[in-house]
Amino acid sequence: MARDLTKELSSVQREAVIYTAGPSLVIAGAGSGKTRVLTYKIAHLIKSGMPANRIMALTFTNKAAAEMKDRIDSLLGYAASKSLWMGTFHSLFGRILRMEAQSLGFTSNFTIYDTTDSVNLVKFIIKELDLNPDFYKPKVIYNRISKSKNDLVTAEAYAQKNDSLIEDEKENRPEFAKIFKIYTHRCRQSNVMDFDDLLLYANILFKLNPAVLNKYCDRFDYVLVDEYQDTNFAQYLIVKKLSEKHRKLFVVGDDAQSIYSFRGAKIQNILNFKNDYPDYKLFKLEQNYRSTQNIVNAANSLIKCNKNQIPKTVFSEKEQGTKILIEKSMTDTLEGLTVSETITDMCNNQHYHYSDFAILYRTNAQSRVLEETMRKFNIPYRVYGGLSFYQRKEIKDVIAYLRFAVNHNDIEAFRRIVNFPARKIGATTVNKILKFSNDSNIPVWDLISDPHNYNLNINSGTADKLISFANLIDSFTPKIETLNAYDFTVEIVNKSGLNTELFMDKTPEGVSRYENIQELLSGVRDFCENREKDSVITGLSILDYLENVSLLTNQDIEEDDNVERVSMMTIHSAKGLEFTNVFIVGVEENILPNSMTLFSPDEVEEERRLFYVAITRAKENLIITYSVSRFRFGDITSMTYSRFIDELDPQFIEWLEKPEPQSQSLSFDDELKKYADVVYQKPIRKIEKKLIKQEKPLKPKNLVSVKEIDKQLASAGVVPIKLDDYRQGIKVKHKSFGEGEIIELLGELPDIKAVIQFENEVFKTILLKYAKLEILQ
DNA sequence: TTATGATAAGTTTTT
DNA sequence: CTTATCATAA
Repeated sequence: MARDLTKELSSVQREAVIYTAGPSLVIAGAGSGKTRVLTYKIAHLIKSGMPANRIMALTFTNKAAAEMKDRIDSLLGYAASKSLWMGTFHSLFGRILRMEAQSLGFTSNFTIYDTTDSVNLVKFIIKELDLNPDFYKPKVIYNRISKSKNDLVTAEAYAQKNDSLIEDEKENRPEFAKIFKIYTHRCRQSNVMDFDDLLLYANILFKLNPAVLNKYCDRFDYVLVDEYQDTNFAQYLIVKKLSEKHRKLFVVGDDAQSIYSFRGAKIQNILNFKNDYPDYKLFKLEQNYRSTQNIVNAANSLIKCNKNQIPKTVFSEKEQGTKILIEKSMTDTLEGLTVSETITDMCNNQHYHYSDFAILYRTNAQSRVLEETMRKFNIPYRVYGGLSFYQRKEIKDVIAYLRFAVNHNDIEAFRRIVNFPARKIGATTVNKILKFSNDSNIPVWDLISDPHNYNLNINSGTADKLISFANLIDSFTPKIETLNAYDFTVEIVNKSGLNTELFMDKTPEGVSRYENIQELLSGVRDFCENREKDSVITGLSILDYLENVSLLTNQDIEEDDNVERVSMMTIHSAKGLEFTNVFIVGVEENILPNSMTLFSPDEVEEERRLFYVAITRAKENLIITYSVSRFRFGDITSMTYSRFIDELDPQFIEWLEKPEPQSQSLSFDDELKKYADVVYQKPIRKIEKKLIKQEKPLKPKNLVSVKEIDKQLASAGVVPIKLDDYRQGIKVKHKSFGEGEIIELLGELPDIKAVIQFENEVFKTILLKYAKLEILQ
């Protein structure tokens, strides 16, 4: 390959690529060729003789890693790209942790909890401790645990931190430290790590085990980090330690695009790079090769309003371009219609294709209205993110079977599948088992595979059901070694009854679930084929697959048809991407900036950066829309356009409809009257629904509840009715069926049924232990 | 034990 | 509007 790679770069880019003497920081403005620099840097290293497998390149998404691999592939060929250690922090250190699991008290087949699993576990612990759900909200508690771990504060360390404990006391959650501790303990018992553990334990490993750290320092000659502004403390420290010895560190980032502080990202990591590496070399990529001057200048005028930033001047040498359009709508639906109309128009009358457009929004919930309007206009679209494929119930169920077969201690997987498909092992039984296991420290697996051996207080029929469930799972386990991931998954889907369960369900949802399973299977097959092609043997096929699938993100699924589509996604998922024409919709106060951030100036700054990221995705045309009313929480809410719009320098923007100054605008009601036909459609439908509801026969509410009767009887000194108080011939009163007479009693205690003749010759057979009857004598 | 329907509660961004 | 939780009937 005689091609001189450095000739394909600008001079600053080239300098950054060829400088390999020590740590370097590249501040890369939006659209300045950041990915290009990274890939050429890696290519340059390999070409100068560094073995590819001694280079570690860390990214934040699998997609970014795959894309870079592709580019290196085309520069240097497949052999080089495939042996690179390139991937997300989570996947690369997950791989290392699997190899070093023993020294941390885990086994190498540990499984990974996703956020749902983690929150469920927290929820369970809160219930167990019987804490007030008003102060202990599972999501909030989980977020706190997660944040803590990202700051490398373990449960033990937390319990020593007085300021945190005092804060918890003030916030009415004094038991937080305890929950944190139990959570950590349970994960350990389950041989499970959550997302944050992958980073936390990597740090613990390096701290406790200098020899291991040394091994990996020697193992990698060069460490590169993409999106450095998004690293959290745990990631920052991993990078620091790993590069301590050789000091060959290359980080790329843009402080103006730091949008993940909610996940623990510390913008300081990039701002303080000069303190950690005083001998560092700084490269500033300031030329934007993506967008027109208008777009770049408007973005600059916005970001100037932030206090915290590294000064830089991003500029564009492309044409001036069209001004940024600001478009107002009366309702969210009209906003969607305008966007659809504009797209159709630009496709018909200009040279654009559907794939030249992206619609960006702040929250996933905004996509629904837009989808509806796209469909009305027959515009093909693709929604990225949202409820990802791998978050769907049926998919999570299959994965849970895989997990439980691989790791018999994975309790959240167990809870998910033990009674799906239904095996008549209900919540009561499961809770008994979990409680017994937690109290006695005997693994759940031991209990379910030999329940007779323990005093579980369950009947023998249930015990047998547990045994057959355990046997089912156990029949899969030996096949981990002999079958590849695809055959293994097929086996599980068939033998577990999942396939039949979903196949029998002919409702539209059922059919789609069945299809999803088939899609998952074909995904597994692809994975196996690629794996064989690469002949990468890192472990057993199914273990590799599980690890891979646990760390997948919603952007990692490729749609393989070649239909040109409009892309729809949140601004967060749009980071790193570019589109010819971009719509940013719902640019309103309380959405962008989001209402959750308004009390913290730092968070508002982050929202501003988010808007900056959105703007800089556009190459040619940028259209910002907002609506003065929006359907939220099932009601119409009045909205005002975002403060950020006023921060854009007016010379780069054009209002499609000049706004009245916000304070003096028409009253909301007046505005609505003009658009009454459109806006009032929904409420009218709502009122109709209510009317229909009321026509339904009302439940006989005047009947006193059974509990109330019991109470009254008890206070009158009457002994509560027992099952054997029922006799043939006595008169009873049923809540819905009215008065009747017991004709016959069937069955044995406690499952006694009574045949009762009600008024109008109606006969019913009723299970007495459930149907609470009033005895009339 | 399980399925169903009614009611209450909650919506930021994601590895 | 959606989703989770609760109560009730079978």
